[in-house]
Amino acid sequence: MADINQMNKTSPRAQKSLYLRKQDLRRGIELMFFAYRDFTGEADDILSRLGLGRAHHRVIYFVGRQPNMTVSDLLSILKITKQSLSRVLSHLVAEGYIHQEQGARDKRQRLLSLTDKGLVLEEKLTDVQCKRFASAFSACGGDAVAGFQDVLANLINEDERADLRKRYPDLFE
Amino acid sequence: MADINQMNKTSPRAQKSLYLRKQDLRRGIELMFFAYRDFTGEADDILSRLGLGRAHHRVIYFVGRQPNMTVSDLLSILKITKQSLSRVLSHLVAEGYIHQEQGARDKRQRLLSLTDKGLVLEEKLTDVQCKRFASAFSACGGDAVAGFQDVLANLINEDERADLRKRYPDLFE
DNA sequence: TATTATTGGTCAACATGGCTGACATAAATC
DNA sequence: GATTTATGTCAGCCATGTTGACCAATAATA
Repeated sequence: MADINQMNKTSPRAQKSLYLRKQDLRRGIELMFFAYRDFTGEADDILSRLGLGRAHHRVIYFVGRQPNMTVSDLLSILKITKQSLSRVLSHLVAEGYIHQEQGARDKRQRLLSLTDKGLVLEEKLTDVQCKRFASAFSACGGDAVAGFQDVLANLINEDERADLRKRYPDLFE
Repeated sequence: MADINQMNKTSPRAQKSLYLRKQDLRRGIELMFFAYRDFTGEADDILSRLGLGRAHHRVIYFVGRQPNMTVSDLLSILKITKQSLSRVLSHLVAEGYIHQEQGARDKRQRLLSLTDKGLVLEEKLTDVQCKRFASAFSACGGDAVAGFQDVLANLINEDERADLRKRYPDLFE
C-alpha cells in the first residue's frame, strides 16, 4: 500500500466509492482534529479564566444534562478513573458549582446536581458551543446535519453506542 | 432561557428549524465528545505501548502528510508552543521516528521527514483510524459523508479555515 | 557594513489531568 | 455474618500543555 491515492488514479478497476478513498478517510481524520480543537477552544478560554479546565467542563456539562446522577454514572460516561474524577469533582463542590446529596434509595450514593452558580456557568459554556454548532448547521443545512450526526454516531465504538442508546435514548435521533 | 426545549414544544411560533433546536445542538456537542474519544482511543493504545502519546501522533501524522516541512509549519498547524513541540519532537528524533536535515534555502530551518521506522508507525496509526472512518462512512453513505465534512469544516474557526485552505487545498474538497 | 528580525534551541518551573496502587468506610445484598 | 458495591482518600508517576528568559545562527534590510 505504497500509495493508495496513486492507485486510485491509475487503476480504475481498483477504484473505491468516492468517499472511501484514502484521501477522503484522511480528510476525516484531519477535519476531526481541527474541528475538535476549535470546538473546545472558546469554552477552554472561559474556563481558564475561572481556574478550571476541560475536565471540569465535562463534569458540569453531564451533570447539567442529567441532574441527580451518581458518581458511578459519571464515571461510566467519562471513562476516566474515580481518582481523576474525584480531584475535579471535589474542586467543583468546594467552589460551589456542584451540589451533592445523599441518595434516598442507596445512601452510599452521592446524587450530583448543579448549584445556581454551576447552572450559570453551564449555560455560558453550552451557549458558546451551541452557537458554533448553530452557525455551522445553518451554513450547511439539514441534510448535512443529519449526515454529520450519522457519521459521528458510527465513529463511536459499537458497545459504547449501545450503552449510550440506553442512557440517552434521544442521542441517536 | 430556562428551558428552550420546553419552549419549542409549547410555543409553535418560536419553533426553529428542526436541526437548530437546543436539543440538536446539544446532540452535536455530545456526539463530538464521544466520537472524538473513540476515534483517538485505538491509536492511543498503540502509542502507549511504544511509550508515546497523542502529541507524538500528531507530529508523526502531519510530518507524514507533508514531508520536509519545517518546525514553524508544524507549530502553526498544531497551535502549541515551540517548547511543547520541542519536547515531543526531540523524543521522536532520538527514537529514530523522525529525520531532520538542514534547509537548503534557509540553513536555520530543520526540514522534518519520517524515517522508515516513522513511516511504519504512521501507516499503522493512520490505518486504524482510516478503518474506523471507512466503516462509519460505509454505514452512512456518500451523502452523509459530504454532510459530515461540511459541518466539520464549518466548525473550524473562520480565519483558521482560510489558512488551512491555503495550506491544504484539498482539505475542503 | 551594521543592525534588526526571523528561525530555532534550551533551561527552568509550573499546571492540568490522565494513570496506578493501596487502603478505608458505609451500605446493600446474599 | 460475609461479601459486594459505591465512594473517598492518599501518594506518586507521567504526558503534555503553559510562561519566561536567554542564546545562537542566519537572513533581510537600513
